[in-house]
Amino acid sequence: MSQVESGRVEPPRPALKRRERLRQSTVEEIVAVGRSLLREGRDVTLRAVAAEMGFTAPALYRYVGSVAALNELLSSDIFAEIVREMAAAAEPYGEDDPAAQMVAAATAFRCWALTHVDEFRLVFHTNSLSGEHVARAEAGRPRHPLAPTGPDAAGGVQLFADFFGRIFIRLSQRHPFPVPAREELDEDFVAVHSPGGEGKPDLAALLGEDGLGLIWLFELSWAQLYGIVTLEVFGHVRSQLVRSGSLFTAVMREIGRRAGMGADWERLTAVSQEVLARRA
Amino acid sequence: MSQVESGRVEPPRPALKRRERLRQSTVEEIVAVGRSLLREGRDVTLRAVAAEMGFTAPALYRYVGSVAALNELLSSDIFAEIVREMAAAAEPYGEDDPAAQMVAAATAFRCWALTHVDEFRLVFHTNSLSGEHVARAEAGRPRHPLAPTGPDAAGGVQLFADFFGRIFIRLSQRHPFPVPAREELDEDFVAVHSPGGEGKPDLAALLGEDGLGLIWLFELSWAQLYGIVTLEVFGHVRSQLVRSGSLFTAVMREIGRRAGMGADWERLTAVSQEVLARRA
DNA sequence: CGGGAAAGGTGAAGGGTGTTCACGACGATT
DNA sequence: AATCGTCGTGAACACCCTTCACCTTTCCCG
Repeated sequence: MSQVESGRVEPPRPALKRRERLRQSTVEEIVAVGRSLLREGRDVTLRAVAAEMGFTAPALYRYVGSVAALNELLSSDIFAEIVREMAAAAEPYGEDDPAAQMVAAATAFRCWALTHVDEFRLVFHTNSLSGEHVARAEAGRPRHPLAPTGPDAAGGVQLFADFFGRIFIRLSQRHPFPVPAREELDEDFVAVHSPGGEGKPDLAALLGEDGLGLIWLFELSWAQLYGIVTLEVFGHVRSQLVRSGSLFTAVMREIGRRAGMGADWERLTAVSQEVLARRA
Repeated sequence: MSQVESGRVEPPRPALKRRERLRQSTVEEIVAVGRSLLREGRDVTLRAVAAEMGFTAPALYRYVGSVAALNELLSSDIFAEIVREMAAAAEPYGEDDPAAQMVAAATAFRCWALTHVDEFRLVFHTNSLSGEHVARAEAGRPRHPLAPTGPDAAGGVQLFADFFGRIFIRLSQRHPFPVPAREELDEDFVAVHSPGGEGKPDLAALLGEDGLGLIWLFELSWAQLYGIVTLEVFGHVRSQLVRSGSLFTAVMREIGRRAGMGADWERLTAVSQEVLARRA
């Protein structure tokens, strides 16, 4: 806590920190302004952000590096907000009612998405969250000398997956439900989630015998939730009237049935509507 | 057919037609060039298209009106291609095997989407296919004097829905499967598809007693198909390895089970792989 | 057939965008 | 107090969409 008890030779001088802090807060303001522009439906352009903050476009390059990086920042911020929102919706039902938490979070997610179309698009409509695309784009380009080499911006969806994943695991522990056995699973899927694969093999091992099947069901559920929400948000479904929830409810019910929530679905429907009511 | 038997006073003179035809073919070339740019991953900009065709950007305004209109044109063209591709995949199985046709078409759709990401995004990632957004955008703007007032560009997804819908209806006629009764359906959904609603009420009536339930199942199926494909295409799923089909297969199986295809799913799996093989 | 009208193309221009760069101004470090 | 790094600026480049005045080519019709 103090400057003394640190064993390092470089005690964090408050003076040096000050610059650092100012810089940080400027970045935060940039993100905030960007989000506010997004919310108002205006284009998020470097010049617009700069103007809103009272200075000119090139100045932003001291903080951001490129418009792509700005989007990355915005994306992270938005992800954080979604997760925060979902957590708030799930919290009242307590850790020992994961089914209710799941339904509440999913409902909040859909609701947020429908009321924040532009933000949702920015986050989910950009393909390749893993930055492959970005890497390719920045490969040829000469790096801007001013570009900050921030180690952040990684993940983003990760927060998201983790949040749902945690609830899902608790759910399976409280009320175990049938999951496909390892032999039933697609071999490619098994390969990905095995030691040496890319997909958090530690997690699969940590979950024990049924780990793989559980992860499989989780991904399937996420696919369906994402699918229905995207469909509703981008309007590829018959207008706002159907958007009033029946499709979403049906998909949720199917997900819920698979995860053993079929029994008290009536109660869970009530939960979903509570979340909606609380938001309005 | 001839210039004489027409009761109108304006017989379509071949001379007058010539201009018309040249114009038409120029528009077609514009679309073709746009698509080729899209395929190559280059930005589809008016200048790029014009340059590719050997003239300058303003010239395009004699044909297109705006870059948004160009996108609309491209979108229609792409939709047509997707439907063509799906029809080709479904054709071999014959009209009297709608289950196979359905699976074949869905497989082809997914496959096309995965290999034409940019085109897919242009078509499906643009929200509000119904042009509400476009209308709003063009409301304030002063119409360009040169903008052609073409009556086309309407629909596009319509082709898509119709194609799948037809198969779906044939399917239900050949091997009827249980659909939700009118009383089980969400009231908003019923309202939309009733006379006076917006969603083709004639269709619902035409399908008879179970029409509403059938349409409902159709929309649910489409939602899930769209969802899984979008998820795979935009990469919000664990990398290309999982992209190798297991999630898609699982979703398809679920859709199939609901539509009474559970019995001979093994055969249908083979159909799906035939389609894939034929493409490769 | 020849003159007028329409269509189709051009260059210049206006208002955007992202991005780079040379230059000052200002605060912090020594 | 002198120096050095940080931050912001204005000018500039390259690209974008769009409009306009103009000019050429083509067509239509008297």
